[in-house]
Amino acid sequence: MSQQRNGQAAGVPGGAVFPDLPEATVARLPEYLRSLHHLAETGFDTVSSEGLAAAAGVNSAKLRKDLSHLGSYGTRGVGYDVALLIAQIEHVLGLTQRRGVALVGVGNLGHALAGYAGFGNRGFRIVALFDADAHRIGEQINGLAVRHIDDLAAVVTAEAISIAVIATPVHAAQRVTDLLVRAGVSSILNFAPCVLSVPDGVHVRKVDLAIELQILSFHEHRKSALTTLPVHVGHGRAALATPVNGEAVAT
Amino acid sequence: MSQQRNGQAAGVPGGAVFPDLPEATVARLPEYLRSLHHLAETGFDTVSSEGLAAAAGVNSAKLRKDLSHLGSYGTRGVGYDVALLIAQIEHVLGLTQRRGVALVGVGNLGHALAGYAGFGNRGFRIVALFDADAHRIGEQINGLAVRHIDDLAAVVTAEAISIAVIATPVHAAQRVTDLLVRAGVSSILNFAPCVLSVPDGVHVRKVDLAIELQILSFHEHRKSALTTLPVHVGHGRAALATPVNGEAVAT
DNA sequence: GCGAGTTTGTGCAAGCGTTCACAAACGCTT
DNA sequence: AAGCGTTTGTGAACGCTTGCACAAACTCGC
Repeated sequence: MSQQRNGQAAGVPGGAVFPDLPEATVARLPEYLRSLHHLAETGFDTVSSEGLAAAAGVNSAKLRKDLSHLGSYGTRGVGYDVALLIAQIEHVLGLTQRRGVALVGVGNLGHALAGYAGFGNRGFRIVALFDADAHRIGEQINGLAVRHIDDLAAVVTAEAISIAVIATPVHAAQRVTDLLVRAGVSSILNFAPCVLSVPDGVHVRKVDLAIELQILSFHEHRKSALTTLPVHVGHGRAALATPVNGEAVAT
Repeated sequence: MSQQRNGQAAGVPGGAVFPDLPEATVARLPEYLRSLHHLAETGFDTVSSEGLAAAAGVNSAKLRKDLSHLGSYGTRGVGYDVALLIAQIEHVLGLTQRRGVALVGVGNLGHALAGYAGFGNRGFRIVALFDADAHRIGEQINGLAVRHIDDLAAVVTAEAISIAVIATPVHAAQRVTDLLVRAGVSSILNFAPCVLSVPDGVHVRKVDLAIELQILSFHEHRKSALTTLPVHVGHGRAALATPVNGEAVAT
């Protein structure tokens, strides 16, 4: 993984630059942001760490520690100002400018992603669609024309695109990645079920439906194996461990 | 998160039951499995930890530790038997039986997921599609008819479905979740951008495209901030006044 | 202005996860 | 059978993450 340690940028002036957030925190901020937007729409002006944590599905101590990394934007005895916190998180995540995203591969999945309207509200705008299939070139999706992948470099440079989504078949993914990287893209979201190799400094995140299902499958398998085998306790102290959950109303 | 500690099942007999794998390991096994399948197709009979680790994009020590949790299935001086390891991982993940999965919400994204053919090879089979929109009922996707969500409970019970995918709009997701849980589903993959509340014992995994992009955005933002501000030396003058150089990224 | 009640921010300890480094185990060659 | 090069499995150290628990800081009511 491209795990670059960045030692400096610690004692930045009063400005609003980067406290070098822990990766785990970064991964949760978007969830907080979504919950905050929801709270704002529901009419909340302030929210306590407890409330926001519940909305985001995390522990409140964890939430407070996460937010404390951004600086002190809460008021003791009151909570957090929703609008202020939204602005702060959006700033840290770099969402103040609506970033342009390129999407490569307008097949089954790519088509759905391109048509997904929910981006606008979340800080992104798909500004270019690419495909290799000549039959698809020119097709309009959501008011955007599909372009041939040969135009990728030119368009990416012209539009200063730094983030791309790969929704191609596996066999094309690495080639497309190389194209993107050479064109200056430095963050990639990969939906193709394969490992992409990229130079240092390029971030890749991966989404693989089958992997998610397999992880769930493990837990299912484990559950059923545990209920099949009885409890297998050597000594009597079964009391502490709450039995497998009485709820199982299932038939 | 449903973080249930399960203390027992530690000292299982020599059989082939559950060594209580670390969650991080479980999350990586599917990636190993995919890489192994690829190696098998490419003609490899055995593979070293170094080789498999490279294919899966992880550290080789981590890979060995992960695999060691499954038991000793490698041969020192040689490596791992590819076919044996595939069988072993599939067994641990519970993929030996092709699990049936229900998909709820056949909109833009759901349609794409339903049409995705790559499941068969990865241990799953979509066996039921549901939607609330009357116009969609009866539509055939990949030889499977869309059914009304009112039939959900009956079908899930009849087909003994334990895993479901939610691809509905946000406003329907929690309601669908409650239906699924009541029908006996205990693992859910959620594509709706919201937090689902479920009883203990039900596993939820979430995929949110916008969140992934926002995490990438953070890194982009951070990179550009770091290259814009040089090194923040004691002498302030040059530091803040950097020319607005569009993109100084090397190619 | 003061006390009571809340809620944040954080020091600290425990738990996980990762990585290094190396002994034990294996195949192959002689 | 013995030595050599290779590779696994794992003990141990380190760093990251989580969660508790509490002092500091705030509001509100009087």
